[in-house]
Amino acid sequence: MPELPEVETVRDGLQRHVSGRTIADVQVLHPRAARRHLAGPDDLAAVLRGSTVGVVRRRGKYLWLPVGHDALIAHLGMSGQLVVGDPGRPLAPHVRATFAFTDGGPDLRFVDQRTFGHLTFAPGGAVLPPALAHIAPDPLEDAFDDERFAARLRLRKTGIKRALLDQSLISGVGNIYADEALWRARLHWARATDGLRRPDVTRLLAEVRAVLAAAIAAGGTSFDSLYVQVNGQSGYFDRSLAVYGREGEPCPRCGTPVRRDKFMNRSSFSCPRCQLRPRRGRW
DNA sequence: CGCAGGCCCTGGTAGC
DNA sequence: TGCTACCAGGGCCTGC
Repeated sequence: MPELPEVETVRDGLQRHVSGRTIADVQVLHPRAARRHLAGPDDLAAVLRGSTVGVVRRRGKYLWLPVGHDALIAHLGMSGQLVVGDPGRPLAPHVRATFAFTDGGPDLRFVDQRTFGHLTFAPGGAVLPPALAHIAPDPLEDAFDDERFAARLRLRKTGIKRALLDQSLISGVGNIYADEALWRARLHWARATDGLRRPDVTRLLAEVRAVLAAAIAAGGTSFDSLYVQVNGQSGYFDRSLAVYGREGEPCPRCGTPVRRDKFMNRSSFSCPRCQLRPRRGRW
């Protein structure tokens, strides 16, 4: 699933293959792809036509392609892909939008099986789209403030994993990297945020950054064909996962079988020995 | 206002 | 074999 490392890998690919090129035509093939663009798919295509893509940017799991003072926002949701290729290739299933360029070179296609992803136009959004103002800086940005994060965490009345997944508190972390960072920091997902000590928070942030950086270096995590880079290739960080998706397999640190809990209508993987369940946890 | 839960969506798979 | 139920889960929205 695309979390920060996967989105960053896509951003890098777009920067190398799309930045500096001028959009000749946009086809929106599925209305859900443009559902956040209130003026509709035709308007989205119209405002982008003739625009030249600037330096591709990212905050958390959001991407945006600056066009003049404005921007095209893209979110991959659960299964979104942005792939670049020969314009003559056949249209794959689940292609939701296509972008052709004036140079006649490789085109850009937005593919999204589960349609949780979307594209929208952000007027005046070249630097930071106003629609993303509620998204907190991600922990790899200079703008991320560790002290502020620790202070806000202390005020929360919830569990640490729920807080890690809250994009208004810290962005870019999804279910996979939340589980991996918590395992690395030896923290149980239900630990109360207001009960964490500052060293716990410092350690957790360090592990969040470490696991995100390692995953970026590996080109992201791919369990199946649902996440690919812009060239269609898979990342290989799934080989480095310690607990996520590994129920019953030995914890790489102590050998105890990894357990799976139901949480927030999804799964949480942890080591029952390295990550002791708190007596008074929150979730 | 903070927090928790529902909903959106599709394809693969487990189970009967 | 063919059906149903369930699973993956990010972010917006609603309601308590």
